Amino acid sequence: MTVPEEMATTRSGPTKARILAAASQLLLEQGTTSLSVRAIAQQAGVSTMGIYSHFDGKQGVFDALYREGFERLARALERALKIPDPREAARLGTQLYLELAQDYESHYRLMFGERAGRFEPSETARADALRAFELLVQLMAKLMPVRNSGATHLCHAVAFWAQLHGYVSLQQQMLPHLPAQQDWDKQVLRTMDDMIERLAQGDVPGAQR
Amino acid sequence: MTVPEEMATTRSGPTKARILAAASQLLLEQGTTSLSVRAIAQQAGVSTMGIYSHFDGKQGVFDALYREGFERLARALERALKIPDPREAARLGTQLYLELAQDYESHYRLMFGERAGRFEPSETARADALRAFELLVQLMAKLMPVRNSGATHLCHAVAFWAQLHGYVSLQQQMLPHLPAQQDWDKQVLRTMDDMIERLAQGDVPGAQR
DNA sequence: GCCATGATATAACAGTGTTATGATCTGTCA
DNA sequence: TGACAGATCATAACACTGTTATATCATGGC
Repeated sequence: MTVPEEMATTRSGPTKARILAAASQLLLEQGTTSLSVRAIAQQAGVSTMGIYSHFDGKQGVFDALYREGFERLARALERALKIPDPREAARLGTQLYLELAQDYESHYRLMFGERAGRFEPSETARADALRAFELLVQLMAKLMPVRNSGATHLCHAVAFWAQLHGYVSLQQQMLPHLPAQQDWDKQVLRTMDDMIERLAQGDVPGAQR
Repeated sequence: MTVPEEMATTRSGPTKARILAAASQLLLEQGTTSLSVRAIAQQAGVSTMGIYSHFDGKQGVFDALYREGFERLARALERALKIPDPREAARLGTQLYLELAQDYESHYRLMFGERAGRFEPSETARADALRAFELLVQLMAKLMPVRNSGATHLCHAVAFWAQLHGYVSLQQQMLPHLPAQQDWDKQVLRTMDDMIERLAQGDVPGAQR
């Protein structure tokens, strides 16, 4: 029905980008709960209806922000994959992941759970998420002995992701309520380092039968 | 629309419990997004104002559900702590944690992030959460060599929790979008088993400097 | 020139949490 | 028993939310 390429030259292109930028900024500053259609429209200098002309309502904007977050994550993992040394690559990937989760906390929460309102990512958005995950699998595969199967890579990528995401999630939501945790970031990096070392040495006892 | 006889004896006591039960049921069936004040009131056979008489509005109801979830978790961990063998205790704790996350998914999501609307747990609610966490620390302390410090116990309890919560969180939110993961539960239990074994053997390389 | 199409603005609708206001009922005390 | 105090009730209103409808306006193509 709509052909974005042709409209991009006229005027809807920039305004669409401006709406997205406004939404992203509001999301960064005030979180998902304060992100209303009217607020986005006002911030972008557009009528409320503009959100429905250029996007598919709030769903569409959330979808774009969701994709934006996963594209950022994919770029970070690609950057890590360029490092030749597998352990260094995995470490950089971990570090960039943590930085992204910290700098774009609201985006991160939109990506992982917290489906604000009734938001569900679209098919294409989920494809972006999947692509980021595949890059993580590559990062893990690089780390492990070559004779391991793809299924093994996938298992350990999920375990690695779960550990990392678990830390981020707990930090974002429970950390202020927990007994004083000094050097949280250091502990996370140390734990992930240990995990990387174990994977590199193939020391995963009952991992694959 | 008069109130029936049976509940007229002592008004505020049972009705408060009935509201909470109705909210909990609606949360289980329809999730946080469909949990409106009017829906709770209707389900409980109470006027909308009843939510504000017996609770402090929606915040209060969410707070009660939050506490309910963490009390359930604490009971599960207490049950696990009764097992004499440390490894078996940790394994049972893991299993009960996973069951709770599955059977009360919406409660779990309310407890960990997804602060629906502008919900923030109260002081007492956070105390309940902290108590559940302390039981987890006990479960970990039981597992580890006695000469380790309390700080070490805490670090590993957090790492354990992060791994477990990470799995649950990914399962709840990303699993349907990931490439086919057969035997997810089995993988989780295996990973946690490995972690338990490492902790029991004191095999935590760079964990404490 | 004109018309058609898309973006705009305004308003309205249904829903949300919350507050205000009397009316009704309960328990207590004189 | 009778009456007052306080809690609980129903109803309505307010300020929001996302969304839809409608009418005005500007622009591009013939």
